[in-house]
Amino acid sequence: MMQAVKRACDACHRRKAKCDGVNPCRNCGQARLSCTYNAIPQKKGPKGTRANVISELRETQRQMSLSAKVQNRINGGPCAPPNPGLAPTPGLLTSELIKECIAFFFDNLYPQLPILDRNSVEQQVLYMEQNPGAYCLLTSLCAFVMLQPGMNMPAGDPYNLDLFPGATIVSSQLLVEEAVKVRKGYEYLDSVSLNVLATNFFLFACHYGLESHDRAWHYLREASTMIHLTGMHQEDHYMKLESVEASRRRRLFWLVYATER
DNA sequence: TTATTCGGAAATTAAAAACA
DNA sequence: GTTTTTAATTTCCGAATAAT
Repeated sequence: MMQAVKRACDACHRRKAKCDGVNPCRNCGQARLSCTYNAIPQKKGPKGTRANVISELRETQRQMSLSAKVQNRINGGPCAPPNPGLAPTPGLLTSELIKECIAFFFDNLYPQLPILDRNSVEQQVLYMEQNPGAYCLLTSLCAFVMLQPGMNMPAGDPYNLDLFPGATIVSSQLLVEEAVKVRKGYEYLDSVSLNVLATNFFLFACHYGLESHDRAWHYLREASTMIHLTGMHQEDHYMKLESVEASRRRRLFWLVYATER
């Protein structure tokens, strides 16, 4: 940009036009206006105590974090969601939390639940903000992992929540609520993917672990119904799939089937 | 085609915070 | 004390719109 003049005349200021700063200026001359410099400039810079937009944003983000929500709930504080819509809550599912939960799942739980592919899950982390299916899967997966014995609050928790024995359970509850909320915001029944079925299974397992048996069976039955509607109980369903996807679906089918019995 | 308007990017400035 | 960070304000580019 060309060097700005120290002060634009009143008319140029009003017209948002470049002023040459002399009196009369070129614009006023051309427009046959009287060129004045009467406006009193405002004082620039922060007012009073340092204005703190960034600090407010930081505080808001901090309050959005899972640890802060857990702390609030443990203290019996207000837990009205600051984001009442059905969009993902910004800052709730941190990359640190996801990383630790994925690692825990594949290190400890995968042998019993070989329904996910690690590469695929890690890929989905990259675009979960744009893809509600991926977001719900990761949220419910984290909720499930947080309920497991041996799993602790994620690193970077500023509230020392490890000292509260129930913190992981509260975290799991909050994550389940988040997954269910975001799910309401999109038509997950339109395309019954592996993500959708796995999300159902994790929601089932979380509710079961949280002693909410009716809801748990609801999610399992829903998964079972989706499996039947998509024909996953018939062998030819797997013909048109590539082998990795087919084997994951087969395992998921048998897992849901066996759990229901 | 020319003139005018105006959204908003970039520059400028100054107060507060951080640092030595 | 000086430097850095932050935010309020100003200038004016350039796209959209209106007038001729």
